[in-house]
Amino acid sequence: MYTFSRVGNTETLSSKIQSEIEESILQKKFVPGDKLPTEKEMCEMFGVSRTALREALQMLSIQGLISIRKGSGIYVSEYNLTNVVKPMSQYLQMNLDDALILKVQELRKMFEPQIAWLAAANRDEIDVKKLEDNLSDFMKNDNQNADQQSEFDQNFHLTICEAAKNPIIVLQMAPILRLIPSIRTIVYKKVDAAKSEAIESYEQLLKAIRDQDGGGASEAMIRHLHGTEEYELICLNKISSKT
Amino acid sequence: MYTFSRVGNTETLSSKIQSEIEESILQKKFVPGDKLPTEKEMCEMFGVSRTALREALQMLSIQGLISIRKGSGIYVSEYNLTNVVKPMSQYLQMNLDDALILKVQELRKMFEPQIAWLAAANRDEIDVKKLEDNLSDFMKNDNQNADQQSEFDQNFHLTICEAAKNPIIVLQMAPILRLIPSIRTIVYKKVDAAKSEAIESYEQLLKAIRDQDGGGASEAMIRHLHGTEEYELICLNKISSKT
DNA sequence: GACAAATAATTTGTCATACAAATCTAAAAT
DNA sequence: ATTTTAGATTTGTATGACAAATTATTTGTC
Repeated sequence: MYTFSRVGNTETLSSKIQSEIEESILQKKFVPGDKLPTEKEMCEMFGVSRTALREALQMLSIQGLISIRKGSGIYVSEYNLTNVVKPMSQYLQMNLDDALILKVQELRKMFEPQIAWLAAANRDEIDVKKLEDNLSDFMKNDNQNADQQSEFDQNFHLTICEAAKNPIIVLQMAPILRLIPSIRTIVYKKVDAAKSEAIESYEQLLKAIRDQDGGGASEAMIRHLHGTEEYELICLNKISSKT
Repeated sequence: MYTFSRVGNTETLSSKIQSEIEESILQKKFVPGDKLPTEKEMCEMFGVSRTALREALQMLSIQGLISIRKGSGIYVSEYNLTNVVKPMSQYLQMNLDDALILKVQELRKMFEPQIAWLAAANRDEIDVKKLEDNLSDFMKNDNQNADQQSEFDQNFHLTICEAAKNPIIVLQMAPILRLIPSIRTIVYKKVDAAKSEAIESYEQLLKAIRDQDGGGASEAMIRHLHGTEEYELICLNKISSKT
């Protein structure tokens, strides 16, 4: 027997309001900086109570589409990149296990050499300066402090992404690179880090990017990532059959 | 003169509650499927009104962390991948202009050949079947219908990403590939699509993936992306000086 | 005792009202 | 013209009420 599908009544009022305002913003009926009508006005427009409207507004606010200023009003936000990166970042962090670590490594081996190449081509003086500073900080740093090491690691790679001058690459790689501290905690916990080797490959990488030597940068990145991978494999006991 | 920085009072009650619950979920104090305490209980626990609490809950709900069922209760959600992809997708869509289109193309040229390679190595029978179906649908299809063409385009590339068997790649590329229809609308509006050429390179790509020929797949992808790029460049008038 | 139906209790969704706190506006004072 | 001050506006939170959906309990029947 044919049954009619239920008419959308599970959707709450507030979520309907949320969708409507979201669409208005996406269709650029309001642009960043614009002030939306006051809560009272919008309540009248939508014909709902303040409760329902406010719940919708809070949703939009955590989405990063609007910012609500007490006593002032409701404004369309400049879309903050945090809101783009955070959900992906959160997802990866929540699902991080041995299998995902290997997938991260696979992805980095595929993409980062190309990114390094592009960085070598497009880097400006500021990028080079940042990389140099990062590296010298790292070398001065105490060997023992694993947290600082992985933070440096993360920053160095992120700076290379920025140097490539393709904003999408930064957005894509930021959530991946943010995993580095967690991965190191899981992986290198017992191994006392191959810092000297790391420094060597970082120096080669920096040199190639400074010299705008794309091939060199790519190769240095490949070497570096292969170096770190060895440790990961050992620690994750994935080559037990191979030794 | 030294001034003290303002103590965090701009943060609203509801957003503080949101953070706290979010953290609980991220730290796996509650796992997907778990039922949270009722609103009334949580109000007492946090010592706040239902108003404030509900606003926090709505935020968590649009984040995809919880789902609220009327009459039943509040449950921790299985983290839906839509919530990961959507913000990035939205961001790119909102900021899509000529410059970003070129960045998208740059990124695809860098990454997709490698993805195709990996797909050739890891594809299973289902992937091959999907690609074949996609392609045959495309060939049967009416030349005029640009929307269907770009939808096919998007699906074909997404299926290749899936065939690579690295879930992060899908998450990264989905927002990019979703732009294809918009890009085509902008770019190919007047050009009546190089469908025959496209079909040719798609067939090569499919063959290489079917044969698990990584190098072939990579090369076919490079040819394909270079093919489409020519049109883009012409349409975006970026090679005026070069001709 | 087992099962079905009816009833009651619980829980979320929405509304209305009230007041506090921050901000903005405009009048008043200098 | 500038600053100060007082008032109006706007968002933040609390409370109480009732509707609507679900769940739990009781009741009735066999």
